[in-house]
Amino acid sequence: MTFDPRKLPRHYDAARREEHFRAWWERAGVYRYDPDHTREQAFVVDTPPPTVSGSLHVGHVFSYTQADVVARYQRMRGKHVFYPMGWDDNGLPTERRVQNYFHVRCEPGLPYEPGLELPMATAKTFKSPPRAVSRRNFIELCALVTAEDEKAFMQVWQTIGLSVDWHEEYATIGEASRHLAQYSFLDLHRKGHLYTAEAPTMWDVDFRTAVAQAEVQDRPTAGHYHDLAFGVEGSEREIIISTTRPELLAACVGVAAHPDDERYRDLFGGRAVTPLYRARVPIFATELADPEKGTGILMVCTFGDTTDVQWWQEQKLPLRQIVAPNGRLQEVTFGSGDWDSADPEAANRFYAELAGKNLRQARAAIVEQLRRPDGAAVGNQPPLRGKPRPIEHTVRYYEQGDRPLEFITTRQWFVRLTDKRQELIERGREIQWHPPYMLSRYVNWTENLQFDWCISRQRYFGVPFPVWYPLDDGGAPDYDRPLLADGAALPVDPLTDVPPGFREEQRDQPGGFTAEADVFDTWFTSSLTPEIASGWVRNPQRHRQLCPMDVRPQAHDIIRTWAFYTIAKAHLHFGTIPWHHALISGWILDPDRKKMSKSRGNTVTPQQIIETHHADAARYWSASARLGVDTAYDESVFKIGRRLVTKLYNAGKFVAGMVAAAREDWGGEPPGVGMVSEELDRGFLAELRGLVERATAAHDEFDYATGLAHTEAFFWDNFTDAYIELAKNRAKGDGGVSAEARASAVATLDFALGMLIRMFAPVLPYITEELWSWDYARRVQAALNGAEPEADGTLPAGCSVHRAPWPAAAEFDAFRRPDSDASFTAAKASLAAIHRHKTQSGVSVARAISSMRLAGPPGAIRAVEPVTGDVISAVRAEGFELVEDDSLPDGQFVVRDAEFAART
RNA sequence: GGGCGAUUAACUCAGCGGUAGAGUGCUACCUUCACACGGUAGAAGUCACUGGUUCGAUCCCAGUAUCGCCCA
Repeated sequence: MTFDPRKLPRHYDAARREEHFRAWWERAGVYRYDPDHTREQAFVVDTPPPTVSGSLHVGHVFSYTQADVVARYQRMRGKHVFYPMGWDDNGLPTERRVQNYFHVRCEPGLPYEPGLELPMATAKTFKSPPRAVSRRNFIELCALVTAEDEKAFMQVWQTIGLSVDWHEEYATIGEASRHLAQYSFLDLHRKGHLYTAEAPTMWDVDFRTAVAQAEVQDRPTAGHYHDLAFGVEGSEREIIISTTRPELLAACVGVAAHPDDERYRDLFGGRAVTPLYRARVPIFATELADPEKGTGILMVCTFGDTTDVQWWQEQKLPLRQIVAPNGRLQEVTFGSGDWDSADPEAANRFYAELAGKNLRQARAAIVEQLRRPDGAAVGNQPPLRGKPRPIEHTVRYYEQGDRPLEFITTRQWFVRLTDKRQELIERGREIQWHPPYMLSRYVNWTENLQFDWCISRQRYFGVPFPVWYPLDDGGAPDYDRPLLADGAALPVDPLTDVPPGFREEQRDQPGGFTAEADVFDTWFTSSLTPEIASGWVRNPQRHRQLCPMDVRPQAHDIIRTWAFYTIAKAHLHFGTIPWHHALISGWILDPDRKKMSKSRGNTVTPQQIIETHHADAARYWSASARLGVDTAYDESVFKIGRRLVTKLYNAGKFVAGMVAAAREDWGGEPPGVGMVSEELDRGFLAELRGLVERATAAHDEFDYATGLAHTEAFFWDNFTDAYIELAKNRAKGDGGVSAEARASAVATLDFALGMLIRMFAPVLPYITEELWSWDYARRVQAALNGAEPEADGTLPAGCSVHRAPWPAAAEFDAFRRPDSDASFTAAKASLAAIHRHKTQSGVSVARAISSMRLAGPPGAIRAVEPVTGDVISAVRAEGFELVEDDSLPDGQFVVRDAEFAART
């Protein structure tokens, strides 16, 4: 079966052909991971598992394509590429989506309803309260929705042409992930990196869960300074304290100022008296107080912010927790326990008006109380002085939350990290970051780590802790002696599984056990993507073969989360780095240079792009941006990509036509490197060799953008605009050229196009596969022993351009160097000069010339002499003379005395 | 307040111690035989600003401004 280029369609139908090749790649297994390799022969990618409940936008296409270009290059370099795909489906975003999708609410106490099927919520159903479902039903609904979301993501990835091996797919809520996350917990516990404690933890009052530092977002928020008069014990003196949170007054456990602050120096060591509650609290000095801020003296509450936590610990202050996990003020009794008051009766009277209110209501109520003279700590002036002054300050929010975070003391599990900052920074330095300055983001974050990693989440859809607690005879849990699951039994669900040595009947019975109801922070699982993909515990041999991995591609916004936690996990489990290179992609910004986000309504979906521009053009756009650089979204870049695809198709069609015609004349023989003899061809190939060296060097540094830029520039300037124009008539055998000269041109065209196709392949997998499939793939197939096409003509995977070797400089060893290094450049410059002259004369570049003289400096004339025949042929000159002219600058040709032939 | 990055043509971006680059857009011309989903050419810049180093700075250094991100 021979290939007939004349039957090729006039225009490349990208949509149809992309679909065709996508199906073939999958069917033939072009991207299947071949595990038969040493570690050195592998190239291992730790792919970011996208949050499937989130929406896909162009930024995803951008960064995932960049990683794919790297993977494709390595595959062509002969590496066994391990390129899995994961889905991050556990966690809050999914819960939230499911709640809205079905308009449900999880009620853990409810019994499981087998076979529960719910319709998608409508505007109508939203008018009634959400349907309550059991935890198990809720999780089933989550699984249902994520399965659907994963399909949508997978379709986009396949369309865009990610060379992922879809047999290596995983989900962070999947069985293997749950197994490994729980195993990770047991391993960290065994190594002493875990502890559980009742400690002040950042808490979202709406989601009613603890959150970690990495999930906190500072947001500028409007607030008010309230000036409150505190008393000083044993004197009539007043201290005015400015606070943005008067509602926390009942939680005040101390007063602090800077040690050098003359205004308050004499008070240190004494006690202040709070208004309303008349609690006597210590006054102490701290370097952390800012004399410039407010009145320079502040109240310490349990807890308003991080520094409160720090002072509370340092000064061993009592705990007065007034904010309950639901964000309302809880009942407390002044005059009992740690609740000091000089006048408990009045204190309790004031507080009773606040108890049960949410923080916002409590603030309004307490401000009213503070306006009453009977609330004064000393004297009979109202404690609130002046009007509250509006200010704008930054307040901590959970990144998904709507109300500020509170510090609430609850029992949580933590991974001890704050004592390992230096080790973790050292690990970060062992990794090569691309671009290098991204390391400082990591170091910056790690240095500023304030808390150990809180990994407990009081949520439903997640990986459960493999933990139970024994109950004493009174039915109280003993948190200090947790019952851990047996490693061989993982994954477990402590709500239905029983700890070793216990029976189900003992659940929640005195002397029995109770389950840990929390689930892991999703990052606790996501930080194990290398280990989930490698199969760490279940397949240690494969794990050793793949880890540490080669690259972690990701965006810069999750350096503090995904990158940080992954590095921490590898450090704690193995004492190694998780990967050798971190490839940090930039963001896509909207044309106003703002981050694209759903809430701004400025997102563009990948589907829109692919439908309009097709995959190769979208990939071109992604690959033309360097790593780490934020790029403004600009449709015109897609057009450039599409133009390149078109040009490749047309050039490919031309070369295929030349090759096919020649092969017919040669009895079917393909062109070979031994046929190259002409000076122009050898000069051009010498240039091409330079390109291969430059592009390879760039790709070796993960600088695919530079590799592409070099290849693209060469393709337009040297190949299509110059070499093809100069050699086309010779390749056709026109004008009585010798068979050798023709063969030389055909072989050069064939060889060069084959190289360019391969160099474009990582970026433009579809159009390159198209061109490759016409003739090159068949020659590969002929060379593959016994590999026959399938009945439907499908070629084996090895015939794909994506399995072809990346061009090597050594491939040029078959060619003799050109006699002059300048001959190709001179031919190119001559052609440009004559084209310029034609254009400026207002005639078509196709117009024949009856006579002309080409003037140039002597060096250029000497260089162009051996290739004049090709120049004359390309410009259709009948009479042609070379003229030396010393006055012309280096390498510059000028057309003189041109006479155009009559139009035919 | 600390850290990191950016600032180059109307736009999107390369570049680099030695005459300032590409593409898009714009303008003109060209039906060409691989390509009108195209080609050839042209116009277009105080390389943010101020100093310094240097024979020479868009590039290196210091500072300023603006923008963005991270952190407090």
